Amino acid sequence: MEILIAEDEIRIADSLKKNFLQSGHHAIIAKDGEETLSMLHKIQFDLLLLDWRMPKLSGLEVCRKIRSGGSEIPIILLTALTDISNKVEALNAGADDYITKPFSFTEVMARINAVARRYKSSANSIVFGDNTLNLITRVVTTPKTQIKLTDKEFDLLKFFLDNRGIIISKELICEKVWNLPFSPKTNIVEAAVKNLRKKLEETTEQKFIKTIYGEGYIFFGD
Amino acid sequence: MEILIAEDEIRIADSLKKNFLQSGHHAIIAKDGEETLSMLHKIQFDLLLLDWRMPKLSGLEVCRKIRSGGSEIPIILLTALTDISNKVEALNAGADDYITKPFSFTEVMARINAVARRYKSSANSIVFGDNTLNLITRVVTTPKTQIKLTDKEFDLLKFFLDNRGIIISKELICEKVWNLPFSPKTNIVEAAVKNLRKKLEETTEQKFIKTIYGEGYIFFGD
DNA sequence: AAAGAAAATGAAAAAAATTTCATCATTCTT
DNA sequence: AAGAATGATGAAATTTTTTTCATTTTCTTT
Repeated sequence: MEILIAEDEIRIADSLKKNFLQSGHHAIIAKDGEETLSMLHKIQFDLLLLDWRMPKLSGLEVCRKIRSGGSEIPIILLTALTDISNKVEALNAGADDYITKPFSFTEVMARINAVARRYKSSANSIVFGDNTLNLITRVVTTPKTQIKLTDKEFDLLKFFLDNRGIIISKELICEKVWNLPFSPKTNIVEAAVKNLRKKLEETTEQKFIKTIYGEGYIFFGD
Repeated sequence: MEILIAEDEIRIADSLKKNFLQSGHHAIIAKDGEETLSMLHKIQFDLLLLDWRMPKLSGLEVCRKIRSGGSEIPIILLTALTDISNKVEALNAGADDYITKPFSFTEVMARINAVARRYKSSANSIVFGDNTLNLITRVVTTPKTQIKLTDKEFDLLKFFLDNRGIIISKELICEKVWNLPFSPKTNIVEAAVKNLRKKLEETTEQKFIKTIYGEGYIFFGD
C-alpha cells in the first residue's frame, strides 16, 4: 500500500515509515497540513495517517478539507488526548478511525491491515473460524446450520469482521454502523451486541466478541 | 460456456447446438436421461438444458438425481406443457428455470445469458441504467440520491437484475425470492412489486418493471 | 363498448426488527 | 471487601417491514 504519513514530529514519522517499509508498504512523510494536501493532489495514496496537531493546518482541518473535496481515502487520525469529545470530533470531520498516542506499532499495523482488507477484497464472503458470512445473502454458514442475519446484525458483524483483532469503541461502532454521533444516553450498541452474540455464539458455541472493560469490544476469529 | 443439451429430438438438439456455437459457446448433446448423467460425471459443464420428456430417465428424474448428488449446476428445463403443476414440479425438483416449448432461440439465449451473468460475476455491485445497486450495503445510488432497500426489496430487485430482459412468472418469483411453492391465494408478489416500483421509480422517474399481462414481469435497464 | 380476468393500490393487520428501560451482573478502584 | 462505574439482559415499547384484504384500475377478448 501507498501510505501518506502526516506528522511533524520527525522521530515518530521516521519510525512509522521504517516499520511500514519492513511490512512491505511504501510510505511518504508530509511535515505539515498544507504539504499533506498538496501531496494528496499529486500522488494517489491508499491511506492517510494524520496527526491531530500539526503546523499550518491542524489534522482536523485537513480532514475536513479532504472530505469536502469528495475524496474517500481512508484516514486514521493520530491524537494525543484521550477525551471523548476529541474522538467524536475526529469522526465528524470524516476520519475512519483514530489512534491515541502513545501507540504501539502493532496497534497501528492492525488498523492498517483492517483498512487494507476492506479496500482490497471484492470477495463476496468472509470466513471467520469455521464459519462463513455470505455478504450478498447475509447468511452465516456454520458447520452445523445456517443463520440468516437481520439488517443491523449484518452491519454490526461486518464491522467487527472488517476490524478483527482491534479494540473498537462504542463511539466508533455507533458512528459507523448507525451513522449516529455517539450519545451516551442510549445503549443500542450493547443491545445489538447482545443480539448478535446470542444468535452467533448460541449456535456455534464459540466466543467471538470479547468485551474490554471501559474501552469497547474486540472480535476474535481467524 | 460449456453447455450440455439433453434432448432426444435430434432436430431441436442440433438447432440449439448450432446456435450456441455461433454465440461462442460450446455444446454437447445427450440423447437420453442416462447418457445425460454419465456425461455430467465425465465433463464439467456450466449449464444443463434438460428436456422434460426423454427416454430411459425423464428430465425430472435426472434433475432430482443431480440435485440429490449435491451438484449445483444451473439447470433449465424444457417442457412441452404450459400447465402450472408442471412448473412447480420442475422447481421443486431443483431446476433453476424452465422454458415451455415451442421456444424461440432468442428466449433460450436470454436465459442462458442470465445464468452466465449470475455465475461469472463476483462484482459487488450491479449497474442498471444510470443507477447502481451495491450488493453489500443494499443501497441503490441514483444520479439524484441514494435509496436503502429493505430485505425483500433487495431480494426482488436482485432477482430482476439477474434476469434482465426475460419474462419472469410470478410462480418463479415466489419460488425463488420467498422460497415458497407458489400459491395463488396470496398476492405477495404483486404487493412487493408495488413497493419496489414505488421506491425505485418514484425517485428515478424511470420505468424498470414492465407487466406482461397474464405472463409475469420483465425488467429493463442496462 | 361490455364482460371478465388479471393486476395495481391504499389501508389495515400481522409479523419482525429495533430500541428503550429498568434491573441485574461484572469489573475496577480504593 | 465495598462502592462506583460499566456492561449485560429480559421484557416492553416502538418502529419498520411484510402481508393481507377489499376495492379500483387496466387489459384482453368478444
